[in-house]
Amino acid sequence: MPELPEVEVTRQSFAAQLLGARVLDVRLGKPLRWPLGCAPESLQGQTVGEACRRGKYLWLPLDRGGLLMHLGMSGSLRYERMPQPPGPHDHFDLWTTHGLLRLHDPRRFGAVVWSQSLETDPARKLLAALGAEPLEPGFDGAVLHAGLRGRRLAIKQALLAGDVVVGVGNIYASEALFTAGIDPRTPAARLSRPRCERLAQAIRETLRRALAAGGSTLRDFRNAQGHGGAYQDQARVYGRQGLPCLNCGTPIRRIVQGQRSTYFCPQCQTRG
DNA sequence: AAGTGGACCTGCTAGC
DNA sequence: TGCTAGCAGGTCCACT
Repeated sequence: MPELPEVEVTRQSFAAQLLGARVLDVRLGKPLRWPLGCAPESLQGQTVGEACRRGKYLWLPLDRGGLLMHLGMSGSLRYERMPQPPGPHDHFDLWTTHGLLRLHDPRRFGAVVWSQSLETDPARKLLAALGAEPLEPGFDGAVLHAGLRGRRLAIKQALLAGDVVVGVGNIYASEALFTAGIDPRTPAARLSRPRCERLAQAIRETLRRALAAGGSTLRDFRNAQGHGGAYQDQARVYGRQGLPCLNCGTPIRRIVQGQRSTYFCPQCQTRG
């Protein structure tokens, strides 16, 4: 579910409220992707710092270490001052003096992992291979071009791999490639420098727009305040198989790459 | 070393 | 109505 815009929207919707709160208790539900890695009681009494984001990960600093969180495919975080009892898919509760932060994650591909710091394992290892932050100033066509050098896999899959640029998931990869006019099957290293410029620009624009729309709510995404996003209504190719391209009217195609759906316009998107 | 397929898990929908 | 197959926003790991 959550790509960079959804994770960032989530962060923004609870970070300020939780800042300075003291941890009262932790409740664990069913196992997530990885074990918490510390005794839940050891978090009691610690003060919560300001949540930050790296790729699709959130980092919640505490006095001693912090919590690295990932929403997986179906996860969402909720911040509640007057909490409901946990449901069957609520697998992590952080009770604090400012309210409850709760991870709801039916498929349990998400994770909450304690780490001493971002520079020590397990956080260090999980973040080690991550690529550039697309909304930071350092990201441009040159970075993309250099990162794609020697990569023979399709550009769509290279974007999803996350080691060149982070935060672009299955929805926004298709959307950005459409905006840039690039065929998703193009071998990554074959993208010219100018096309990399266009793609970098398209990625930034797509993510910024999605962020401004509050993310995409396909099934069940909610931010920490319980509000859904609206970007799904602005999608130009994702999920539009068989419908006319909004540019040229050609039916949008759906193909499978690396066991994931890709949507594109066979007319507007070319291999260069 | 880059690329591939399988694994993790649950819920929903379309089609018979 | 009920079953089944297929699909879903991610990414790690073992293997070639």
